[in-house]
Amino acid sequence: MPRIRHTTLTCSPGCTVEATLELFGGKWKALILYHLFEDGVLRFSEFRRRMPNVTQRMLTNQLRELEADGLISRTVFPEVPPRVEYELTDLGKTLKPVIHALKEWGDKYAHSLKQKKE
Amino acid sequence: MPRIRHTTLTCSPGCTVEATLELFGGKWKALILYHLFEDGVLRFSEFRRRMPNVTQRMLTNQLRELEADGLISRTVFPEVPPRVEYELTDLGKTLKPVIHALKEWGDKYAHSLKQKKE
DNA sequence: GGGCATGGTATCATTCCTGACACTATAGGC
DNA sequence: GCCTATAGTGTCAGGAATGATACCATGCCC
Repeated sequence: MPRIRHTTLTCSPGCTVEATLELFGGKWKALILYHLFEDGVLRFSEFRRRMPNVTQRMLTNQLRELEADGLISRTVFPEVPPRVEYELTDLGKTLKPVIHALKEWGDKYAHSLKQKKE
Repeated sequence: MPRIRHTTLTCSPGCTVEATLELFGGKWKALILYHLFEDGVLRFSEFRRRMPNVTQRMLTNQLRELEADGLISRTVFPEVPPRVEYELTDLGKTLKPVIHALKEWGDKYAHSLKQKKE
């Protein structure tokens, strides 16, 4: 995934494609967004249950980056044990058609992909 | 981008999202596809003109991977100087709504993204 | 016979991403 | 006093992704 920050959008006429992709090019970001679209609000531990293969550190990282990009909000409740809720911002919600398109395609065509070599 | 091959699709219920993303998670793949949707058929040198920031090696790599995934076709004409044409396969063409969604979103919202720190 | 154009390869270095693992604070319950 | 749960953080290391640079073959044109 694209882990590069295009600071200018002049690289190419279609560059906004890349700009968009950078937002959730992180390894698990699209999945995080997808689950938020499904469930609305999720706690850290709920993400962990839904994505058992992601390490705690990665999950934190990806959530923080999404938050920094203004796509999700993070609300800490001053309780013990701590509770933190994540939810889409208004900007984040606008990504719905994009994530939806990704999932639609995957559901339809993922099986028809050529087998990758191990 | 996600540069990881999920070989199984069991990582999560929404995993096809990630599976789709892996196809064009490469740094320039979405841009390549975008240009192919715009122009239909493109030669290697035409890609280079449209994406001047991409090194020759990267461009070759990304094209080869898209080809290996069955999304684009590569036709070599036995001429001198050589001519090679790239074009979307039928499978590649099904990605149109996805790329389109990415570009739509980018055009609308890229400007509203928080400024990245350098 | 030198230079040009095309579509690449090969090699090397570096940077970045990701994972593994250990560790933390707090309050409640036993 | 010890254990539990939650939501993390810190450090380290390995590997993958990317970039820079140089190089190649062929036929045409001058």
